[in-house]
Amino acid sequence: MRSSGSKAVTELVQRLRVAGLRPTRQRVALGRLLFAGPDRHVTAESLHLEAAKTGAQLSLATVYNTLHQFTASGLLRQVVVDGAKTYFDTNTGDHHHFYAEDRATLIDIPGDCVVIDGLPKAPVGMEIERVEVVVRLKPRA
Amino acid sequence: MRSSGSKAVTELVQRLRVAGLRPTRQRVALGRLLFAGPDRHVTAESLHLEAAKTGAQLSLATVYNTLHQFTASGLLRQVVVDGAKTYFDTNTGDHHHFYAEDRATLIDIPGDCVVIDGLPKAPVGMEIERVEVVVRLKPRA
DNA sequence: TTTCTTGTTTAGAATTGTTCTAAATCATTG
DNA sequence: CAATGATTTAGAACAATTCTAAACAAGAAA
Repeated sequence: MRSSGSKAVTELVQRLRVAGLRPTRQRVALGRLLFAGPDRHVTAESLHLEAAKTGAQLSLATVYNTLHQFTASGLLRQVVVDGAKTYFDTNTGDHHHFYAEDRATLIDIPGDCVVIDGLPKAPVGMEIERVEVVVRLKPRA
Repeated sequence: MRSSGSKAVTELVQRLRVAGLRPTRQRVALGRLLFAGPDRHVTAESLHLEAAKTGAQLSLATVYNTLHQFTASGLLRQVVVDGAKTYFDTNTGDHHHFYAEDRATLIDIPGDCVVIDGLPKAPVGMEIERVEVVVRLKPRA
C-alpha cells in the first residue's frame, strides 16, 4: 500500500506539480485547508493559526511564501479591502465582494449577477486588468 | 491690517471651525495643499513631503492625525487599493477609481457615468455603506 | 494683557503586517 | 544512496502606521 493519500490529496499534488511547485508537506497541508472544501477567504495569519490547530508544523514565513506562490500560479487571488491585512481568495473567477468592516469579513458576490455599465475606457497606454467591486457593509442602525 | 489671509484661507478656517477643529498652523497648511486646487489623492508620506517643500514645519505624526481628523469630518475620504499605503481623496462625492498598479496612481471615475446593476442586497443585520469600484490598470502590452 | 484650560503637536518608542537572509532541510534525479 | 537544487525556517529587518507622554499653542476668562 504505497499511496495512503486520499483522492483529493492526489489531485492537489497534481495541481501543485502542474504549477511547477514541489508538493512538500507544508504546501500540501495548506492546500488541503484551502481547497478541500468550499471557497474561502484567508489571511496569512488566519491560515497559519488554522494550520497549527490541525497539528501542521510550519512557519508563518512559509505561509506567506506559499500564499504568494499559489497566487502567482493562479490558484488563489488577492483581495484588497483593508489597508492592514491582505486577504486571499480561493475563488479566482470573476466575482466581487461584500466587506463587513466591523467583522473584517468577506462574502462573495457572484460575478454573473452584477453588471457594470458606463465605465470610461482606460487611459492611453494602459489597459484594464480587472474590475473589482467592493460593497462595504456596516451593522444596520 | 489685521487679517492678512486670502479669502481661500478664510474659507478654509471656516470649514475647520465648522468641523470642530481648531485652525492651527499645521491644519491650515495641510488644508491649503489639499483644498486650494482641484481634487487630488495623497498619502501621509506624500503630503508630508509636499508640506516640507513649501516650507511648512510639521511632523509626520501630525499629518497622520490631520488626515484622519479630516476624514472623520467628511472633508476627505479614504481609498483602499493597495495593501501597503493608504490613500486619501479630496473628492468625497460618489465616484470610483482607476488604479495604475505600476505607477501607484489613482484617477477618478465620475460616479454619475457608472451604473452598477444586480448587486444582491446586504445580508440581514447589515446595510450597505458604500459601493466602490476599482478598475486596475496595467501598461498596455 | 495675563492666566487658565484644554486641545494640539511632536519626538521617539512601539506595533503590526510583511519581507528578507542565510543556514538547515527536504524532494527529486541520476 | 548521493548529489543538486528547491524549500523551509528562525530571526532580523522593514515600512507604514499608531501610541505615548511631555511640550506647546489657541481660545476663553479674568
